[in-house]
This record gives sequence, C-alpha cells and structure tokens, in this order.
Amino acid sequence: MDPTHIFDVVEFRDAYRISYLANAVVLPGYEAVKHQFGLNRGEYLLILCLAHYPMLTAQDVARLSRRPRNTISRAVHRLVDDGYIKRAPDPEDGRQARLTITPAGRALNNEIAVVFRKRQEKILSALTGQERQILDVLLQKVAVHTAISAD
Amino acid sequence: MDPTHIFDVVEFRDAYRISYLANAVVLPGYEAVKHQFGLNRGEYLLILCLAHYPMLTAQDVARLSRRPRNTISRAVHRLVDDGYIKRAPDPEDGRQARLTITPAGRALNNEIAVVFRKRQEKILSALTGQERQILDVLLQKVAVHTAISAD
DNA sequence: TCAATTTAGTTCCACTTGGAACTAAATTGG
DNA sequence: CCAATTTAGTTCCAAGTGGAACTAAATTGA
Repeated sequence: MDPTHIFDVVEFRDAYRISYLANAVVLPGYEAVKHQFGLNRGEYLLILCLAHYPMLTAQDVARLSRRPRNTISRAVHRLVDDGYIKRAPDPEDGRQARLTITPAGRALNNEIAVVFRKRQEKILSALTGQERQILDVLLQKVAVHTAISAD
Repeated sequence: MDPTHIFDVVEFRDAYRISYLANAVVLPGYEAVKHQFGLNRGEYLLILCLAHYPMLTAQDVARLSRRPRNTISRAVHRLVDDGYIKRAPDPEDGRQARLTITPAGRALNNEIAVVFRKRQEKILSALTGQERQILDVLLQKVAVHTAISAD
C-alpha cells in the first residue's frame, strides 16, 4: 500500500495536501507544546497572536486564529493567572478588554517557536532554496487572499 | 489591526500559513459535511481513504489520515452499520480486517468531494493558472517527503 | 517449540472542543 | 432620547477526541 498514492488521485489535491501537512507538522507540535510547556492549543495560539501585535482584544484573537470565542476566553483567564499576558479594561469601550503579552509570555513564545521552526525545517528540507522562496510567495498570496475574503 | 500582519512576522511563516489555510478551508468543510451528511471527521476521512485504495485495514487508514486508531475503529463500526463500507475478516491474518467501500459509500464520497473542491477553488483563485501548477508541484514534493519520512 | 514481543483492534475515561444561550455594554434609528 | 439591534465576553453542556490499558492474534528468537 503506497501511502502517497492518494495525493495524486484525491479530488482536491492541494487542499488535501495542505490539510495533510498541517496534521503532520502543526498538530504534533501542539502535542509537544502541551507536554513541554503545559499549554493547550488555544492558550498557545493566544500567546502567538499577542507576541506579534502590540495589543489585541479577545475578539481580535478569535478572528486571527479562527477559533471560537469561548476557547479564547478560557485561554485568557488561564494565561493572565499564569502571568503570560495582561488584561486591562478598555476605557473607551466597556465591553472589551485590552490584551498584551508580558515579558514572561514573550520568552515563552520564543521557546515554543523553536519547536515549530524545527518541524517546519524538517518538511521544507524536501525543497531547494529557490523552491522554498517560491512556495513562500505562493502561500503568502493564498493565505492573505483567504484572510481578507469574507467567509 | 491588520489580520495579515502575522503572516509576515511569525517565526515559522510557511508552517503558520499552511496551518492557517487548513483551518480556514478544511475544518469548515468538515463542519459542512457534519451538517449536510451527518458524518464526523473520522468517518469522512475513512470514506475518503477507502475511495482511493481498493482495500485497506483500519491501521492503514490510521496511518494515511494520521488519526488515532480508536477514532478509526469507531468510524468503521458506524459506517459498516450505515452501509457505506464493508468489513471482511482477513483469512491470512486474524488480527486485521479488510475494509472496502460500497457503491453507496463511493457515491457519498463524490457528493462530499464537491464541498471540498469548491472550498479549494475559492482559496486558489488568488493564483494564476501557472502559479497553481507550481504550487501543486511544490506541495506534492513536500507532502510526499513528509509522508515517507519517519516521524 | 514455546515464551516473549509485536501488532491489530477495541474499550474506557479524562479532557478538549465549540455551539447556543446568556449578560452587559455600545450603537443605531425612528 | 429611548427602544431595538449589535457586539464583546462568559458560562453551560453535549459531543468529539485521543492517550492508555486491554484482548487477541501473529511473529520472533533462543
């Protein structure tokens, strides 16, 4: 049984491969993060988002990470308790709160990023430097287009 | 807040984009399948695998789809009951069973494939025909390399 | 040849997940 | 200016998930 055969014959080749790669690379990464750092997926995604924007609301994080708001809500409380993020009421809008990452949170993000970078390296090692550049450009186009188009 | 900013600055750009695209395209597809056809993710993946190989064991499906064996086990029983797949004892190895798709299962797979093909079209519409060909080649390389390299 | 190990598949259970309903605050429009 | 609607965030709960332990069958090796 050739495990790569389905890549050639599945009805939606590219979407299948993207999903396969995400399963093979990112999901085991979340497992590793859970074991090494005690963070579940929502918690890590919250850290990751806050590490790359100066300030976000929980709603922003939900949209960025495409996760339901309740999982973000839980993650916020957990990470505030643990000192990785800060939560301040928004003086201009009483509904929302301003979330920022703390130095401890940023340090944690840097540690975890190593895990995912290693996994990325492993799969991209199939490509030459030039091919990697091209893939990078194409994925950027597709990802940006997906992010800005309404569902 | 620019939702695409993180694509440029995250520590593992390509893996992040791949994961983002999988979340944006495939996971909502599973949701649609659950609502329209009443199949959960493991059940659909089982159908999908069996639609592209003449015969597989549950273990084969677990490896192909990178899902834990117990979810496949549950899916097998459910889909046998529903008449979408067939399960026959292997005369040469009493531990395993031979799984095959039925005509009803194949018809269901064709219906569901339309859902995912549409979603794939939507995201790939950001690229020209030539770019799509290149992306296809590069994703194939990376996916095959990932599939054949031991974890 | 038979004890020890490996492999396929299942069951159990603790945890995660995410939809839906809810509260509270802001905005809209008549 | 206030009733109706929208939006941010939370809580509740039913369902899904996947690790671990288990049974049974096959393989390995002394």
